[in-house]
Amino acid sequence: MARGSETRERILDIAQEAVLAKGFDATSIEEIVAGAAITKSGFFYHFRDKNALAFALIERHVVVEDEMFDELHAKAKALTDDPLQELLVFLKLLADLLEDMAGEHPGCIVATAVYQDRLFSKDVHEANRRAVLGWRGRFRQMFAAVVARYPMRDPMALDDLADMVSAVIEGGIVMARAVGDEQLTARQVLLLRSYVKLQFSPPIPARD
Amino acid sequence: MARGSETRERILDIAQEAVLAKGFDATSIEEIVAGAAITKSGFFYHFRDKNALAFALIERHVVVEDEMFDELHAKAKALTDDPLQELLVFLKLLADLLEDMAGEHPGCIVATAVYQDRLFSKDVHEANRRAVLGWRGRFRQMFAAVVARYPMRDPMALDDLADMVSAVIEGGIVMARAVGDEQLTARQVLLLRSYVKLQFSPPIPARD
DNA sequence: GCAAAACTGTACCGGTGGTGCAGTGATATT
DNA sequence: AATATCACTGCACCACCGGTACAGTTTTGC
Repeated sequence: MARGSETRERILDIAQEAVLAKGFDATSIEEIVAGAAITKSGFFYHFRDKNALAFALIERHVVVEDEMFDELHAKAKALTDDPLQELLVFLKLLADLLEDMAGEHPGCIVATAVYQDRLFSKDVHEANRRAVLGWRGRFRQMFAAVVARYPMRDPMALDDLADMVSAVIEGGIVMARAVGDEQLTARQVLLLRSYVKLQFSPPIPARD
Repeated sequence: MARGSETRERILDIAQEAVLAKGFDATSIEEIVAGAAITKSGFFYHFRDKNALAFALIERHVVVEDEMFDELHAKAKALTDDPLQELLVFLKLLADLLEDMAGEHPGCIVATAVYQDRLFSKDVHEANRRAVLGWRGRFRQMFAAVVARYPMRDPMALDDLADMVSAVIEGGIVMARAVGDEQLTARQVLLLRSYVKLQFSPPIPARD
C-alpha cells in the first residue's frame, strides 16, 4: 500500500510543479512520467486519464491551502480577542505569506481549471466549485464575527465580502503574472485589508 | 486588400468566440478554418502559427476594451464635474455593464494567456503586459484626479489602487466561472466602489 | 505459497499543430 | 496585353500527445 501511494504522490508532486510553472495543458503526461521515473502505463494505472490527475491535484491542493489558512487564522486568533483585529491581522499575515511565496502561489490551479472549460470534465469543475465555496464559507464566518460586534459603514452582503478575499487573491495572481510583479498580489491583499479597516472603523473619529 | 483583411477579421471573429467560450488550447485551428470556410493553408497564410493568432486576438481585444472604457468614462464625465463622483459613476456603469454581459466578458483573454506560460511566446506575453499596464495608466489617472481634490483616509499607492480595478475584475471573472454565478463580477466591482467611497468620504460625517 | 497490487513494455490509434510546396484565380501595375 | 503580387487551395507529410489494449513481470501482504 505504501509503495503505491508513494508513487501516486510523487506523480502529483511533479505534476503540480509543472502545472504551476507552465499550465496544465502545457504539461505532458510523458514529461511527468519521465520526472517520476515511471512508465506511461504506470501513470495510467494510478490515473484513469489527465482529468483524474487534475481532480487529484485540486483536491490535494485544497487540503494544503486549507491548512495554510487554518494556520494563519490560528496565529491571528492568538494575537487578539477582537474579531475585527483578528481579521485585520489575518489579512496582514496572508499578505506577508504571499510576499514570501511569490510565484509559487496556490489558487493558480483553481484558476487554471476555470480557464479551460472543455479540457476538464464535470467532476473537476465540481471540485473546483467546492473549493471556492469552501473559501467563501471560511471568510464569511470571519466577516460575520466582525459584523456581530461592529457596524458596517457601507453595508454589503457577507458572501460578497467573503468572495472579495478570494477574488482579490485570484485577480492579484493574474495581474502579478501579467506584469511580472511578484509582490503585486500581496499589495492587493493589503488594499483589501484597508477596505475592511475603513468599513468597520468607528464612524466618528473626531475625538481621537 | 479588402478581401484579405476581410478573411483575417472573419478568422479572428470565429476564433474569439470559440476562445471565450472554451479557452484557447481547446480551440483547434481546424475548427476555426471550418467555421471561417477556408482551408488550413489559408489560415497559415494569415497567421504564422497559433501564437500569432493569440497575439492578434489580444491586440484587437484591447482596442475594443479601451473603447468600452472610454465610453463609460465619457458617460460618467457627462454626469458630473467632481472627479470622485465621476469615478463612482464610472464604477457603477462598469458594474451594470458587467451584469449585462454576464459570461461573455472580456479580460478572459488576458487571463487565458497568463495561465498558459509556455504555450505562448514572448510577444504574446508582452502584448498582454502592455494591455494590463494600459489599464493601470487609465485607472491611475482617475484616482490621481480624485486625490488631487480629496484626502485619502487610508493612504495607498495610486498604482495599487489602479491595479485593484483590474484585479477585482479578473478575480471576479475567475470566481464567477468557478461557482457559476454570472453576476458575481458585477457585485465585486460594487464592493470596490464601496472601498473608493469610504477612502474618499469626508472623515467626520458627524454633522450629517 | 499465492493472490492481489503495482507496475513494465510494446504496439497502436486519432487528433492537433505545423511544414512544404506546387498550383490557381483575382487584382493591380506597367 | 503581359506580368507580378495577393490571397488563397490542395495535398502530402511530420512529430507530439492523450489514450487504449493487453500481455508479462516484480513486489507486497496475508
